[in-house]
Parts: sequence; structure tokens; C-alpha cells
Amino acid sequence: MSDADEPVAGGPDLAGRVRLMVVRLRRRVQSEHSRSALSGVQISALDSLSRFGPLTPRELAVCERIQPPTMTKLIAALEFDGLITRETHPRDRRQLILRTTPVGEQALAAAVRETEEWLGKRLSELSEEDRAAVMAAVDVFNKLAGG
Amino acid sequence: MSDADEPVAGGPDLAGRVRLMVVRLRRRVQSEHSRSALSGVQISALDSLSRFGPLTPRELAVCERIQPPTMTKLIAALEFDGLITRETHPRDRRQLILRTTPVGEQALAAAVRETEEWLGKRLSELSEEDRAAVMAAVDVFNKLAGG
DNA sequence: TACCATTCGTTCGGTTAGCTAATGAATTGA
DNA sequence: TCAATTCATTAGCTAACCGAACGAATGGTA
Repeated sequence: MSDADEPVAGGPDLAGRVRLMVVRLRRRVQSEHSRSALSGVQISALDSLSRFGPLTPRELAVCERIQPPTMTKLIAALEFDGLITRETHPRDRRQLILRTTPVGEQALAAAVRETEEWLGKRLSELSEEDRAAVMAAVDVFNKLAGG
Repeated sequence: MSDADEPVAGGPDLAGRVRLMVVRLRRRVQSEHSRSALSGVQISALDSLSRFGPLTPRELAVCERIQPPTMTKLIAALEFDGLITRETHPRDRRQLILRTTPVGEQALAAAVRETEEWLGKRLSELSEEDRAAVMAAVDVFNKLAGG
């Protein structure tokens, strides 16, 4: 087991390289993003809500790894735009039940399409090998982000 | 060539999944980051400056894909902490020459070590296969961010 | 040599996305 | 019944961006 002796996991400074990647990739994604549409954070929250069914603000905050006050603002914006609804919890009146609306689902789909337009284009310009690497890694990085 | 017929590059909604990944991974990295040290943005800029030699603010801004006003603030903070120096350009007095200081290099190295401590740990907890996927993808994502 | 367009870094003001601390309402448990 | 807890929220803060506008410096041209 010669590779068990390695002081760092996965080659020289993998962690540092991942860190730089995160900062730069997010800046690129941010800058390429159309101003008119949903923000990345909104898309992420809406996606989680759509995927994991009705949730309370707390649950969604945990899921998105943000703090409750941040979630409050996010919810207010999404509700203002009619993308989600806010009902009071039937058994616990402290809590709320958040649901995506049809409009919200449409907006989410539109955001996905818009992302596909520029990011998908850039991905399609990669070599077959590079694209395979991206595909293989995206879920690993999500695991890394969400574990 | 059955996979040549795919309407989107790299499976269903790869772009959307990458986008969500970016938002969530960056939030995770941000939240795990120790307050006292350099910020991710500072590390990124310092790394570029260290790697690509003395640069003008404009060159560094292009390299980091941020706008000049943002770079001005970034430079001011780094200079205030003694991590870089600012000399006037010998031939063009409008421009500046930015250099990392030994202190800056040390701080960069320390930041890398600190990142290694938590992110490296998490990376080492991945399966061999997952870690290989990360290694293969990190440069592809950097290419995606910087092209 | 005088002017004009361009480029550079900077200042100003605004936005977005996060945080902590504190608060009031509701629930739960002793 | 009452104390502890939990929930969402408010208030106030910071980091990290942006665009518009500006003065200083440069370079080309008449």
C-alpha cells in the first residue's frame, strides 16, 4: 500500500486547487448570469423545494445550509414573486409550510433552460473526455457540499 | 454512435446540475472558512499574483475576472496587511506594479495549509473512485471558469 | 506644440448574499 | 402552571461584487 503513506489525499494540494476552483467558477457563473432572471441562490432554494416537497423554512434552511434569517429574506422574495406559497402549519402555528406554485415551477424550468443556453454551450465545447470528467464529478462535489 | 444523438451535452441537464453544484459548494466552502484568515477572494488573487509574477491591477483583474473597482479594494486590503506591494510603473505613471511580499507568500502558504486541514480531510474521506473523479475534474472546471 | 481620444486606477453609490444577536409567539415538559 | 425550548422574524452588520463618473497620464495627430 504505497499510496496509503501519502500525507495529502489525491495528489499535491488537491484541497487548495478545489478551493480556488470554487471561488473562480462561482464568479464566472455569477457574471454570466442574466440579471433579469432568478438568482443562483433562488434557483437553488426553489429546486430543493420542488424536489423535496413541501418544507418548513427551517428544513429548507438546513437543506440549503443557510441560516434562518437568510432563509426568511429568501422566502419573502420568492413569495413576493409568486413562486412559492406560505401556509401556517396545521399542528404548530410557529411553523410555515412552503410550497412551489405552478408559476414557480415554470420559473424554475425557465431558469434551467436559460442556464442550459450558455453553460450547456460551454460544456458542449469541451472535449468528450473533459465532459465525462465533469459528469463524473458533479455528484461527488454535491456530496462534498452537502455532507 | 447512439450518444451522438443526445440533444444536450453530457446527459440530462448537466448544466443545471453544475450550476446548483457551484452555488452549494461555494456556500459550503465559505461557511467552513475560518474568519481570521484570508478570504477566498484574497487567496485567489494572491495565488494568481504569486503564480504569474508582478502584474498591474488591470492585468490581475482580467486574470481574476473581476472589475477594476473591485480590484482596487482588494489591492488596498492586501497592501494594508502587507501581503503585496504597490510600485508605480517605471514607464507609465498611470499604472502600478503589484508584487507579493514574503509575508504575502507566507500567508498564502498558511491559507493553503488551513484549507488542507478541513477540505483535505473531507476529500480523504471520499472513496478512491470519488477522489479520482474530483482530481480529474478540478482542472476542467478551472478551464471552464477561465476560458 | 496644442489638442483630443484613450487608458489607468480610483471614488462613489448600490446590490446581493450571507452572518449574529435579539425578539415575540407558540409549543412542550416537568 | 411555568420554565425551557423552538420557530420565524427583525435589525444591523459584513463581504463581494457591480456600473457610472472622474482625474491623471499617455499617445497620436494636426
